[in-house]
Amino acid sequence: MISEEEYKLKFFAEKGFVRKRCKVCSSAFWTLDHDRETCGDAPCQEYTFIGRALKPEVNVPKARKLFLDFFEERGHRIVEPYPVVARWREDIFLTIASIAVFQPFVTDGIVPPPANPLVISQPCIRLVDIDNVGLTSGRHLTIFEMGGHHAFNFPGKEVYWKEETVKLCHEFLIEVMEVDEKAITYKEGFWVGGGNAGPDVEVCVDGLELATLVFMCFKVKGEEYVPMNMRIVDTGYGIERIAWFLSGKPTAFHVIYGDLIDRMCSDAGITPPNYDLLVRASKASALMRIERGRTVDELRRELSIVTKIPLEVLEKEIAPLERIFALADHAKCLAFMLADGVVPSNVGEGYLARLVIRRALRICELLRLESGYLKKLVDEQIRIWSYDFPRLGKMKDTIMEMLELEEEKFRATINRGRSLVTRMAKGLKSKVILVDMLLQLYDSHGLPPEVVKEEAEKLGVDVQVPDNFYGLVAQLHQSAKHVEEERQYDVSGLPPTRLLYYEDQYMSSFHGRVLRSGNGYVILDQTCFYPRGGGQEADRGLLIFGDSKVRVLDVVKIGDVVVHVVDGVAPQGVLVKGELDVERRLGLMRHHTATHILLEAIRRVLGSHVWQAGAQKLPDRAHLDVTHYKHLTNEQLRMIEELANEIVLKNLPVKVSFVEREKAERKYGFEIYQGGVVPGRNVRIVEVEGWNVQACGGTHVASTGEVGLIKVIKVDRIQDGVLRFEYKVGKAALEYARELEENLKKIAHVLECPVEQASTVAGKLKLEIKQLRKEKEILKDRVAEMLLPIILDRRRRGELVIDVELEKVEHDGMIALAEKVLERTDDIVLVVLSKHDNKALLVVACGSKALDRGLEANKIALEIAQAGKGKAGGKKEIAQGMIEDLEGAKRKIEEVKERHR
RNA sequence: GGGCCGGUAGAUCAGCCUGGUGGAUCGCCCGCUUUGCAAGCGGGAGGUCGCGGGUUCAAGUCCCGCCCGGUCCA
Repeated sequence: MISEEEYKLKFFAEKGFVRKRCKVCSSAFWTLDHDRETCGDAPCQEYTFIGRALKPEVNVPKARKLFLDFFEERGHRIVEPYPVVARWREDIFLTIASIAVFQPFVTDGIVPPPANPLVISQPCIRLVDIDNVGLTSGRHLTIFEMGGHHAFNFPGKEVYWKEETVKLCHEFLIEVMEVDEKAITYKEGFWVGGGNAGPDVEVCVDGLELATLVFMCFKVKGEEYVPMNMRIVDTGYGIERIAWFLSGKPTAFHVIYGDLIDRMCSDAGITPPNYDLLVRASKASALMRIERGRTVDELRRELSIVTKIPLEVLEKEIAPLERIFALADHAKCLAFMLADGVVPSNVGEGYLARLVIRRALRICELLRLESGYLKKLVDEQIRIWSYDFPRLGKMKDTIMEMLELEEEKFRATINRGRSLVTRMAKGLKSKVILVDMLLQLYDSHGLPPEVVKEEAEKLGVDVQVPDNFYGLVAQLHQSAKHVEEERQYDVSGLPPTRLLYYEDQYMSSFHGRVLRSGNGYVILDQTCFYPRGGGQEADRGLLIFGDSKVRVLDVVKIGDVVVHVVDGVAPQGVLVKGELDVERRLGLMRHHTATHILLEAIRRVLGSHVWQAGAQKLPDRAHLDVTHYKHLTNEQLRMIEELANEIVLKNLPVKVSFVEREKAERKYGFEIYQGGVVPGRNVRIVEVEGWNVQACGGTHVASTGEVGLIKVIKVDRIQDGVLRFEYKVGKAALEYARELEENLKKIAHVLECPVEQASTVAGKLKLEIKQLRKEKEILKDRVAEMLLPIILDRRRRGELVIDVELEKVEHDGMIALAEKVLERTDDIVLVVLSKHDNKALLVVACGSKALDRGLEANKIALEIAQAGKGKAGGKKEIAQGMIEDLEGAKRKIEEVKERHR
C-alpha cells in the first residue's frame, strides 16, 4: 500500500544507513550496522540495555525534562499537558496519544495549533493493553507519558517533514541519550489512529521501541484514506521507556515507581527475586509474543524455555512481582482518571474506570492484601505525581471516597454472586454448571465466569467456560436492538438558512421565502423556529401564506439547513409569515437557562467531578443527568436548590457571543463542553455572568430573573454513577406547587384533619390498623375456642356432618376454626358458613377418617355452592367458596347432613 | 435508552413453575441446664409478602402498570 520510496530519506543515504529485512518478523528497517539481522524491536530480540545504566540517575521527571528541553532548544514551544479524559472530542473517551490533544479541530485545519512546531509530554491512557501490563517488564502500561513533537505543515507553509524529524530523533538519541548510533534501527511501518493515518518509522534501540515517528497525511473516513491538505509530523516518544533505557533498571516499574515496588512487596509479604534472576527473566520478557491473545500460562511456559529458568521458579518468584507491577500501574492510572473527573459507573468512561478498579481489586485479593489497600496505593500515587501534576492533589478527598464506595460495591456484588453460585450449585443434579447458567450469572448479576469457576470448584462442581463466552453475551442482546429511522429531507443545493433565533432570541414572528417545499415539509431562506438540538425541543407555530396556513409540527436542522415539518404544503417561491407558539418557546428558554444555572449549583455543592451526562428541556419541565458517585442527601439537595434560586433572584445577565474555539477553551476550560462538544471554528458561548459559561446552541432568556422559581421535583439514580435531576421552572413550577397542594388537601380531607397534621394522623392510623389486626387474631381464636366444645358435643351425639354459621368472618378465620376442630377429631366433616352483607363465605373441611368414609371437602363445597348460586373449590381435606343464595345453600347442607347421618 | 434478575420477620433467603391457613436459618426475648462464660434444650415475640390495578369463589403465587435495588448491553 505504501511505496518503499516513502522511507528513502536523504538523511539515511548521507549517514550511510542500509535497508534490511528482519529475519524474525521480515519487516523492513534501516541501520548503520551492516551485520544486523533483526529489526531491533520486541519480540524479535531481547532487551539488551538492562543493567547497562547509561545514566543511572534518570527517572521519569528527568527523562521528561531531557526530552522537552532538547526540542525546546531546537525551536519547539512547550505546551502544557491536557487531561487524560478527552473532553474536547466525542469519538474517544481517553487521551490515547499526544496528537489526540489536537484532533480533530487542529488536524482538520479548523483551529490553528497553539504553537508550531510544538512539544508536549502528555499523560495517556490505553486500556487495550491492560492484560499485558506486568508481563513485559514495563513495555506495556495502562498509563504513560507520550512525548510528542509536532509540526503542522499547511499548504505552502512548510515547517518540517520527514528529513528533519528523523534527524532530530537521531540527534536526541546520540547527543542526549548517548546511544551508540549503530544500535539504532528505523523500522518502516504504517500508522492509523484517532481518525488519521500515515507512514511511520519506529525507532528501536536494544530491543526497545523508544519512539514512533508518524508522517500523518490521510484522514480516515470509513474504509477510505483521504489525503489531507495539511501534513502533520506526529511523533510519540515513550518517556517511561527513555527513563527505563537510560537507568538500566531491571524493569520500567523500578524506574517509574522507585522504592514503592519494594514497599508493596513487603506489604504483600513477597520476597523480591534476586537481582540476577529478575534481570534474566526481564531481558527475555521482550521475546514474549503477547499479541495473539494467548494465555498467561502459555507465555510463562515459553519464558521458562527461553530463559531456562524452571517454571516453578518463575511462578513462585516472578509471577507475584508481575502482579505488584500491574497493581502499581493501575493505581497510577486511577489517580489520573479520577482526578480528571471520571466517576465510576456502568456507562461511558465511568465504566472504564470501574474496569480498572475491579481489576486492581482482584489483584489485591490474589496478593491477599488487606481491604482498603488500593485506596492507600492511589493515595500514594497522588503524593508521587502531584508534584508534576498538581490537579491530582485537588481531587484527593473525592477520589478516596469514590474508591471506598467502589470497593464496598465490588465486595457486595461478589458476595451476592458467591451465595448465588453456591445455591445454584447445590440444586444441580449433575456436577456441572451449564453455559446458560454462566450467561445468566454474568448478564443479570455481573459475575464474571472466572469468579463462578473459582467458587463452584470449591464445591466440586465443574465449570466449562466457552471460548466465545463474551460473544454469547453479545448474542443475548442482539435481538433487542432496533434502530429508529428518521425521515430524511433533501436539502442539496440549498444555501444555509439564516438563523433568526440567534439574532434575536425573543423574535416570535418573521417573514421568509419558501425555497423548497414538499408534502409535509417547508424550507425557508430564514427562520426563527428553533430546530431540535442540544436537548432543547423544537418550536411549534404557524406558517401563513395568503389565506391559508400550515402548522409547524417539528423542526430539524440538516447540515446548515432548517427544515420545518408541517401538516400541509406551501407553494414554492411564496412569501410566508412565520408565527411562533410564544408560550411554548418561552417555557423552553426558561428551562434551558435554568439547566445552566442548576448544573453550576450542583457542581459547586457536589464537586468538580460532576459533569453533565445528558439533558432534556421541554416547555413545562426539564431533566439534567450528571455524574456523581452516590445518592444526594436532603441537605445537599436543599443547598443546590437554594443556590440556583439565589442566582435567579440576583437577576444576572445571560450573555451570548461567538468566540474562537481555542480562545474559549483557554479562557474557560473544557468545562464549556458540558453539553457535548459543538462543531465549528467559532463556538457559541452562553454565559450566565459571574456564574457559568457553556458552549451551547440553545435559546436562552436575557437575564436569570426571567426563569422564575426553579423547583427540583425529583432526583433519581438512573444508572450507577449518574443522577437525574427533574425540575420545573416559572409557571410550570407554580402549576406543580398547586398540584401538590391539591393532593395534600385531598389527603387531609380524607383524614378529616388539618393539612399540617395529615402525616401524624396517617401514622396513627397505621399503628391502629396494626393493633386491630392483632386484636382480630385474638378474637378469631376466642370464637374458635368457644365453638369447639359445642361442635365436639354435637359429634358425640352422632352428627357426622356439622354445620356452623358465623357472621362477617373471612376465609382465614373459618379455616382456623376447622383446623382446631380437626386437631381434636379426624372423623368429622365441618361445614362453616359466614354471612356477609351481600354474600356468604363457605368452608368445608374433612378429617382423615371422614375421607376414609369416601367424603371429600371440595366435592361437598362445590355441591353446596352450586345450590347457593355460588362457586367453590379446594382440596379434598379443605375447600372454600362463596355463596349468593344462602337459603338454597342451607337446604343443600341439610340434604348433605341427612345423606351422611 | 433497551434487556435480564431481585424486593417475603431485625438479617440471609425458601415458598411462586402447578393459586387453596405464610416458612427455615441466624439474631432478639423468656425459661431450664451450668460456679460463670460459650454452648445445649424448651418456649415466645416479630410479616399491610415493595405499591396500585386486573383475573378468580380464592392471589405472596397468574396478568398489567408503577416504585426501589442489582446487573449487562448501547
